[in-house]
Parts: sequence; structure tokens; C-alpha cells
Amino acid sequence: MVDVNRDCMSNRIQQLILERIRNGVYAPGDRLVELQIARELNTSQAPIREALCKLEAMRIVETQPYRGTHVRKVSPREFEESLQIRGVLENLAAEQVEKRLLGSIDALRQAAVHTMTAAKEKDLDAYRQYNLKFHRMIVEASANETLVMVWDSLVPEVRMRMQANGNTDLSTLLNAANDHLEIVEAFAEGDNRYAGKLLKKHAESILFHHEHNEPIIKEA
Amino acid sequence: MVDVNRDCMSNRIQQLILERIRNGVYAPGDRLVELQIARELNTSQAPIREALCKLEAMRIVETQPYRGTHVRKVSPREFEESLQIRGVLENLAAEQVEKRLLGSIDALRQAAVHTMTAAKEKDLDAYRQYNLKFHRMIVEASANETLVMVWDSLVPEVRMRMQANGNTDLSTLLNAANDHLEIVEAFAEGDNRYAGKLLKKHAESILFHHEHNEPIIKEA
DNA sequence: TCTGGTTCAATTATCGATAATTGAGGTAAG
DNA sequence: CTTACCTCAATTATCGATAATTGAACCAGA
Repeated sequence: MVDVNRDCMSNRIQQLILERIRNGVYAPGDRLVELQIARELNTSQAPIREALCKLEAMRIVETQPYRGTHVRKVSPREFEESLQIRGVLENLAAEQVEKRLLGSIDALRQAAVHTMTAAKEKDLDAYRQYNLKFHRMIVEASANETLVMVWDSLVPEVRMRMQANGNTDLSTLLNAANDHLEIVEAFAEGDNRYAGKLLKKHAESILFHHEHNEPIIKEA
Repeated sequence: MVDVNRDCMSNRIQQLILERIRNGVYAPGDRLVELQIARELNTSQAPIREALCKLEAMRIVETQPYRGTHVRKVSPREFEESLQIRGVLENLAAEQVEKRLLGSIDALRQAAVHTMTAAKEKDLDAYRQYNLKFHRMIVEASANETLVMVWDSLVPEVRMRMQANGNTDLSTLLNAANDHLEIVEAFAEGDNRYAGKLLKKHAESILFHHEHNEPIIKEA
């Protein structure tokens, strides 16, 4: 029995569904039937609806009146758009990173190193984890809460899309991990502006790889 | 009796509440009691909850478990953060605007002219309306749906904050409107890159005005 | 075959009632 | 006077049941 300890039922359910989408239990396009989940979790329809409502807000699922809720599909196009936007957001973040916040430069470097290790070992899960951590650390270091929120809102799409297609050949990962190391050093030298430019280029470079890599899964 | 014609109750209610927040019927910080609104609108609690859930997703209101929902207050800081982010987003948008989409260059110019007219006439409402239109047209012209969404998500905060404080002295508006005209001409000449830079500077300039203009209303 | 209508099961949207939680106010011990 | 502990009214979270809507299957007439 899966059980997350959170405040209200609806929040726990939200987490549960999110987890299932991550694990592929619910795949993009799948329909989520409220009463069905309710029965399974021994609750009523209400908390399920709320959970789905919040997930819709996160753009993880899509709901149409009287027609149900589906796990959202992220098109290659949308993936590319998100990536590009993340690029400029991270560029902005980097420029705003303050010295005092770079006390965590070692932690950042460590995350970067971890992505490299994961890339070499072809450990995709580990790569994703540390990649996410690396980028988020930078965004957080900007001390710009709104920026963090907006950035966060774009992450699920990227993750979902990465899950969906196989654009993860070794060279792409290695190049990306190498970018990370360069970016860390730019920060270490206090050249935030340059770090920002590298981050933007980093995003564009992944974008390039993606565009020239035929997606394995076709959209409907 | 206010009545919006939309599909489900919850959507209509969402629109209604949104309208009331815009009109100041519900002010920032106000608490929205579910059953109270339900009684007023002759519905049950459920659709109200859903409407509030969606508004929370839009970051118009804030909800804490068992502690209710309040109209969100946008701090000067958050306003500034949003503005800055909009700046880089619009910069990106401008770079992506395609020629064929600039068939609407006249419409864009018209919006810009309207902001100038409104500024001269000190018609704040009109200014807001055309300012919003002007900026959104550019973002839309990028043909980047994700960008439009992210940008949209930042607009309510700006509006709410503009409503809350009085940083609208004539010179600020006139300068801003003048920026608009310059931006249009950059687009007209096909120099999207330059237009993008102007847009970013435009945001920064408003930011500057805002930072050096003591907010009238203090935060709690 | 096609088009338009009809029925029906499945599902979402809404309802009215109940359980759970909070915050305010009171109260007594220290 | 303060702190910890109660009590209770107000409100949110959840429940079980019902109304509204959809989409598919079926059917009849051109």
C-alpha cells in the first residue's frame, strides 16, 4: 500500500498520482477516472477532483468539462519551447546570483561532477536527478522567488518529454555534463554574466541535439 | 445579478470571483469563505472550491489547509521580479517574431499609439488596457505557445500591483509609451533583435521608476 | 451506404450532510 | 501576569448520493 504522509487527503493523492506519472504507471495520454481512483484509494470523489485540479494547474494533466482528465502529452515542439525559455530564465538567474549565495559553489560543483559521472556510466536516472539539482541550485541562488516558481513550472514538461523519447545518446549527455563543469568555473571566478551566457548556450545546444534527433514516439 | 455564460458552474464562478478581484470588490488580503460565496450564488460548496483551486493555480489567491483562502498580496519585490522576468521573456519573444506574423505591425503600432494617447490624457485604465495588448501582441507573434502561457502567468501580478500602488506619475507613463513607439519602429524595420533589447530595457526602466518610488501601501 | 436520431451505460459536476481542524476566548495553576 | 489547557463556534475537508452530460451502440429511413 502506497502512503505518503501529508496534510490533507487531496495533497497526498496529488503526490501519489504525480509519482505514478513519473514511474510510468500513468502514461501520457492515459485517462484518469475519478471514481476509479477514489475506489482504489478508499476515498470519495472530492479529494481526487482536487488533486487533479492542482495537477491541471501544474499542466501535468488536462481536463475538459464532462469529458475527463488525461495525462498531458508534451509535444517535441513544446519541449523545445520550454527548454529555450529555461535558457533565458537561467541566464537571468545567473546574472542575479550574489556572491554570498555562492558559498554553495562547492555543492554546485559537486552536482556538476555527479552529472558527468552519471553520463559516463550511462545512468540516465542519476543524470536527470543531478541535472535537475544543478540547474535548480543556480535558479535558487538568484534569490528571485518568482523566477524559481516560473522555472519550476517548466520542469515537469521537460522531464516528461525526456521520459517519452530517447534523445539521450551518450555524446549528448557528455557534452551537457561538460557544459556544467564550465558553468561552475565561470561562477567560481565570479563571472556571473559569462555563466549566464553559457547556460543559455547550454540550453540551445541541447535544443539543437533534440531537433536533429528524430523523436522515436510519434504524436497523435 | 451577475451572470457569466460559461460551461460549468465552477468556471462561471471562477470568472465572477476574478471580476470581483479586478473591480476591487475583493481586495488583496481579503478572505474568501467558501460557504458564504456558495450561499450568495445559490450553489453548494463544491464548485466554489474548484473555482478557488483554479484561482490558486493562477496565483490569484492563496489557500492553506483548514485555514481558508485569501486574495493574494503582491509585494513590491514580487512585482519587480515579475517585471524583470517579463523583460527577458519579451526579449526572447521579439527575437522569435517572424516576418509573416508582422502583418499585424499596424495593429501593433496602433496599440502603441493608444498607450501614448492614454498617457497624455492620464487615462490609467485605457493605458493598462492598451499596454497589456501591446505587450501581449508581441509575445503572441513569437508563435511560441509556451512562452505565451508563461508570460500570461506573470501578468495578473503586475496588474494587481499596479492597482495597489500609485506608481503612475505622468512622466513614467509618457516614457513608457514612448518606448512602445520605438519598439514598433524596430519591428517595422525588421530588427527584431534590437526590438528585443528595447523591450528588456523598457522593463528595466519601469523597474527603476518603481524602485525609486516609495510604495504608498506598506505590507504586513 | 450514409445520415440523423434514440437509448443507455459510464462518467463528471453538483448537492446536502458530516467529520476534522483551527483560532478565539475563557480559565485555572504557577 | 503569564502559560498551558480547555471549550466552542466557524470553517474547511471529505463523504455518499443525485443530476447533467457525453460517447458509443443501435436503428430507421433515404
